[in-house]
Amino acid sequence: MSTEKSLNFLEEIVKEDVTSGKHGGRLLTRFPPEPNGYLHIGHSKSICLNFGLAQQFGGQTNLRFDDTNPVTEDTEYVDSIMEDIAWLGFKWANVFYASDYFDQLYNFAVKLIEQGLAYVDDSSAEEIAALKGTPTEPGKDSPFRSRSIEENLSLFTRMRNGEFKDGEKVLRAKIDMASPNMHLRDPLMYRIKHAHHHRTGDKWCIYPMYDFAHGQSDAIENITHSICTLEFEVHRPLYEWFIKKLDLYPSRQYEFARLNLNYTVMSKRKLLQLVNEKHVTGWDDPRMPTISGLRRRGYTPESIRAFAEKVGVSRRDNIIDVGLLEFCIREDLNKNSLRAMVVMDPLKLIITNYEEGKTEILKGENNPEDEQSGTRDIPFSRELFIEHEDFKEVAEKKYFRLAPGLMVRLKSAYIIRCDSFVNDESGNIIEVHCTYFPESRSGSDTSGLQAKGVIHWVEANTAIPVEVRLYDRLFGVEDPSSEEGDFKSYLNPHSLDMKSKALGEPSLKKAAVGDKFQFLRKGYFCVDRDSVGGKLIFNRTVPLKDSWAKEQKK
RNA sequence: UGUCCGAUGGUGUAAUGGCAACACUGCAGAUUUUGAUUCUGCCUUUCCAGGUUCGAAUCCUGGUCGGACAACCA
Repeated sequence: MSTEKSLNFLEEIVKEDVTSGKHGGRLLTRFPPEPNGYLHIGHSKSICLNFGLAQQFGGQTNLRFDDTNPVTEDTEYVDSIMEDIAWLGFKWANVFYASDYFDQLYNFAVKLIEQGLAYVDDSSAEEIAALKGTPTEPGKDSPFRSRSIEENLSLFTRMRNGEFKDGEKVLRAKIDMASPNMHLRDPLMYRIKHAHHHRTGDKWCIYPMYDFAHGQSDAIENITHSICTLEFEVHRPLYEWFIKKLDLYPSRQYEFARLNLNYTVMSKRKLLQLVNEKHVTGWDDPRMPTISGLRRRGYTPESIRAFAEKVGVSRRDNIIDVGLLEFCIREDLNKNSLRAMVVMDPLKLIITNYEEGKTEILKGENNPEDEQSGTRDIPFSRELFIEHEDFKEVAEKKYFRLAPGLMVRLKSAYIIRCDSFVNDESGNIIEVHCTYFPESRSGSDTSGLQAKGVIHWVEANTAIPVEVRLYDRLFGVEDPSSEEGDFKSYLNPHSLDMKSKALGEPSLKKAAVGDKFQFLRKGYFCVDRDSVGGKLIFNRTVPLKDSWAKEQKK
């Protein structure tokens, strides 16, 4: 209806708050990852949302590491997270850590104890769970719930001083064991962990729980809009309870539906398993849905941002078709990548009427979508290699590639006609013989001939050997997590297909790690960092759409 | 037999009481020295039942279905 782009529900809330001057017109969001794994495509939605919203409405965004659990967290993850966010193109106003607030958080806890709103519980984890009730049954009070303020204060101090072992005591908020909201049934605030923290070292042996750290961290930073995923919705009453009892800045939490992609998994726990059990080569394996994996695969920040924009924001569960992600990267790379020719499965082709020993230099368009991109030199001679699948002994209907008697155009070169082919002892085709038409040279074609098909090729003497890694979806089913049994049993055994005998045109020699190309008729590829010792290795980012392959499947 | 949240084409997302639309996918065609790109057309949609209203995808009631919540994880 309207020509204006409609706003998603978060944009509407923020716009309303900013224009009404709710926080003095101020807007501050935050992105709060836990440094216990690498960021994935789902996080990129959250990143684009938090940073994008701030950008759009004149605010800022803090990066805050939610590092309240020293046993799972590591600086390796901190570094990768910062790298990924910067790579995506976003700038944070500040980098903070929840651990920056450990002293304040401790004082908040003391304050609640003094108000009679928190107590030290000697129960074991099992005992606490047993008294917690279930979502449909109320819980029961802990026998330690009515300790005096003085005793709680003393015990909590002793917890901090390291007088107790892990698990011996916890600090709990005193709220309501019968609350229909499980999170309000005297939630844990602090637990004892004699563990080394990646930032605070051995200063602490008690660490705040997420619920006791997150909301207050937002409040300490004066975050105006605390945006997170739907599973934290039931935490919001607790978040607000702490803010109210501690009289802190009233940050408000808003929840949106997390991104799900089909044919992959998105939980850090599962991704970590794939890494640890070597189903992939690492967090940045090009098949991983991690940001570092997508980067190595050849995805651009622009394409991921476009994807985040296209999937939209709402509060209902969703599973996005990975085809949309592929559309976004094709759209970007079609406009922006240089073209080159690479033959994956080489088949020798001899042009019998072409002078032996002669080489001529032809011109190839670098990018037909970009007039400024110019041309490159491509050598041509009597001996070439073409794609094995571009030749057939017997042409079927609608087939317009090479077959005896058929003509095709060699891209950027001449039209040729296939005259014969050579088999080896076992019947494999090892050579194709053709005649070329000298007047059909690309750009100055006066032959009047018409070839329906166009195929790519490389010149035999100048082609460079390259390795090409063809990737397919990591899993064979749309939603591995919802299938019976172990999700790993649904891994796609063909998710990586190595073409180690591929040949590339000589212009590729100067390609550097990360450079992106469209290999004509094949797909988009980028140079992998494994390229060493002069041999180039290319990752296939995504294949070109292939309506011929589709036709053949029918 | 709890609380909270949600339900619009195959997948997502709009429409904010007034003609259900956009993108992706799929199908058909045109163009093409990439069976790519581009362009054109087409298929397909408001969970159900009541109610309010001149008028309901939208508001109300009741159902149905789906999701979240019972870690000393975040």
